[in-house]
Amino acid sequence: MPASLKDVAREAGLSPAAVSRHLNGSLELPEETRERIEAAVRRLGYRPNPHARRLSLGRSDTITLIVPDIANPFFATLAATVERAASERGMIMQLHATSNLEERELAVLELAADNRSDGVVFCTNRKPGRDVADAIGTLPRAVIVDEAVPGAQAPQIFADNEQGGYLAGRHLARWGHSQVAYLGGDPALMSTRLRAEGLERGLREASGAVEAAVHVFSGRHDVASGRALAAELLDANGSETAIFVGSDELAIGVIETLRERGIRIPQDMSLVSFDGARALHLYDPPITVVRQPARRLGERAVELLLDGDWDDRTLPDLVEYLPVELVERASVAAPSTARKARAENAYQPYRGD
Amino acid sequence: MPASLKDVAREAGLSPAAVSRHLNGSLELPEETRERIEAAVRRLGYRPNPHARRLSLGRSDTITLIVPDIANPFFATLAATVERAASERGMIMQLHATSNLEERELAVLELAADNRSDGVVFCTNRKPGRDVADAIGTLPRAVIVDEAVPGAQAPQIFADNEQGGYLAGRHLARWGHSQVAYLGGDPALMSTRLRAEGLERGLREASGAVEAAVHVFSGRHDVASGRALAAELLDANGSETAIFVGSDELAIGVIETLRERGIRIPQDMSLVSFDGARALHLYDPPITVVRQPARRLGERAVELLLDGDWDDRTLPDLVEYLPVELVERASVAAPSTARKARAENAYQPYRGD
DNA sequence: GCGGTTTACTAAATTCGTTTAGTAAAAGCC
DNA sequence: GGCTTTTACTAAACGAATTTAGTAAACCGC
Repeated sequence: MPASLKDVAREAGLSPAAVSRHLNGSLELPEETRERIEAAVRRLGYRPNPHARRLSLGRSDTITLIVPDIANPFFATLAATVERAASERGMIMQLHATSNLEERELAVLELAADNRSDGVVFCTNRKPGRDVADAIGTLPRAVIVDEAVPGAQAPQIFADNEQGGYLAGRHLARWGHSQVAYLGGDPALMSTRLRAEGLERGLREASGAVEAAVHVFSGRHDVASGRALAAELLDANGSETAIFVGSDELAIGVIETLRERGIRIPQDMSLVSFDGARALHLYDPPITVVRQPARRLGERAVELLLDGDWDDRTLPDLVEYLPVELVERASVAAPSTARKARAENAYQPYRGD
Repeated sequence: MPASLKDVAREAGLSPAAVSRHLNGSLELPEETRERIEAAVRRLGYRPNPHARRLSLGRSDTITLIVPDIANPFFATLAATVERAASERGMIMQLHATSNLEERELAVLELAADNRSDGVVFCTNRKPGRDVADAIGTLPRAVIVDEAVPGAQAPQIFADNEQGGYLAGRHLARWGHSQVAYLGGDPALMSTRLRAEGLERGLREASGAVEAAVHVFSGRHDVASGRALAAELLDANGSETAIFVGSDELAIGVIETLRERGIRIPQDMSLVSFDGARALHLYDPPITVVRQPARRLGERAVELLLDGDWDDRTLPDLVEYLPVELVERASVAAPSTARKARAENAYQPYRGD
């Protein structure tokens, strides 16, 4: 139904080639002819068929974003910036959720390859296997964001996880904490390892202690896992006086569980989150957080994808760490009474919401 | 580089037509031939080129979601459900943000048309003009979600805004409020009108009063607007004792501003939000909310798009209201001391975060 | 007025899968 | 054995734009 190039050509009394080349700027035409083409385009309301273009050109003017969960505010923020960067360049964003399933990750990477996507931004919260790394490496242009994919031939852009852990650790140590739990994703994940290491370094440096105790609890990055890990931590009855959580999603589950058990933040347990995509400043108490540069991660990924020098053989080895920032709020306090209070409150469930 | 149908056909010693038809199930072939095809497909790792399919078939196996802002948790949740519903049916989701700009809305609708999108889900927070309504009406399959587009020939799916307003109004009236402000989007918007009406009805019915005072303040659905509207309301020095906000985004700005001015929730001002995509139960205080069925809206939209009877001429007139739910928390209290407290606190800015 | 260059285009191939209309050969039937 | 039917396919058109290799005509220089 819509007008095709051929229709425009007929209307203008020219060949389709001339019209195409003029429209793409690969042919200089005299004023009069140009006007004939433009008039025909206007008269017929011609718009090029993108499927025909894509078939012919072998590219799709599309960027593909792959994330575990779209509703997660961190990834939603990432999606918003990727979409904006893409649309500014006249490209479309396709968005896929993997639910952190390897099977879905592979399927979606394959789709991106089939679709000749002009750029793939890949995020996962799992430790992906060889298959995924290979699938990413095979893509002509892919950038890994947020979590490492070991062995993948693609540039990687992360928040500075070690520094984030360090900032949290230093902050906690200054308040007198030395026994801190890290609740995060899979222990094999780069983010888990780096944050725990940074946490330990911060704790050590700020306290002057030789060793700092960091107990790592591992799950997934969602609310349910936050609840489960908090329960696990609490039931273990350890000596932790502070929790460092790997994402706002986890933090929600942790806060819920602490409340249910009548454990007050920060009096009985201090809490620092790593993420900051949510409005943690309005929480009760306002939650101290190591803020990830979600927007910058997205922008940088698209920048690299579309403006990077992909002929440069060293590009796939690129690793960038974007700076994080500690936002101090009210969820950290001195640990003095923590254990005692916790013991006292143990069987007095919180009566609030 | 990747194998094409032709390659497979050559490898199997057949014509491309035979292979295509076998792969699509439109040709019965003897066992032996079938196996030859399948072996060739496996050997070459053949995957059909989606651009060629789309050009040939004139459809894209794509559903297009258009929202004002992807990072807004309500739309992010919607996007997550649309993506899931789409991918379950083997389709891809394209996601576009309009920033509530008519120009972007039109551009993106045009893109969806050009791309022969198999279904468009359109959301806006503006009152769109004729152009947008026409652009939507021209699409073969489009569903409008969340906010009405007057005059558009397309089925529309909403949260039950009037009922939501009613629930909020009744709740507030039962706590003794009669002067309530509604802070929301454009007053010409269906949602604004219906919620304000419902609010008034709830206030009236529950209080037995003949008239209830609902003062409407209008802006956009974002944090900045929440701050501005709250300031406007407060500076007007009216007699409102409660605020009903049209979205969690607005609520954030409102809470921030109330805090800055030392106005306590709920002692000095009660607050009810309409949305519930955010973790309002962890806020200080936990915020009472009329919860929108974000997931159901998305699922229903895709359902209609892909399983609806689009030959039915009455489909574009379909309007559905999905049920909302009042979640009572701690941000509503009796208004008794509100005005007095507010006057007292007027020049004692909040000293927290 | 002839060779060379420039201008203004165009024919036809290419991208790849789908589909319609059909054909050659085998099988079935009397 | 000849006619019809079935089986097992295939040729060619189609979707719509891009692009390479080219041509016809005009113009230039001498």
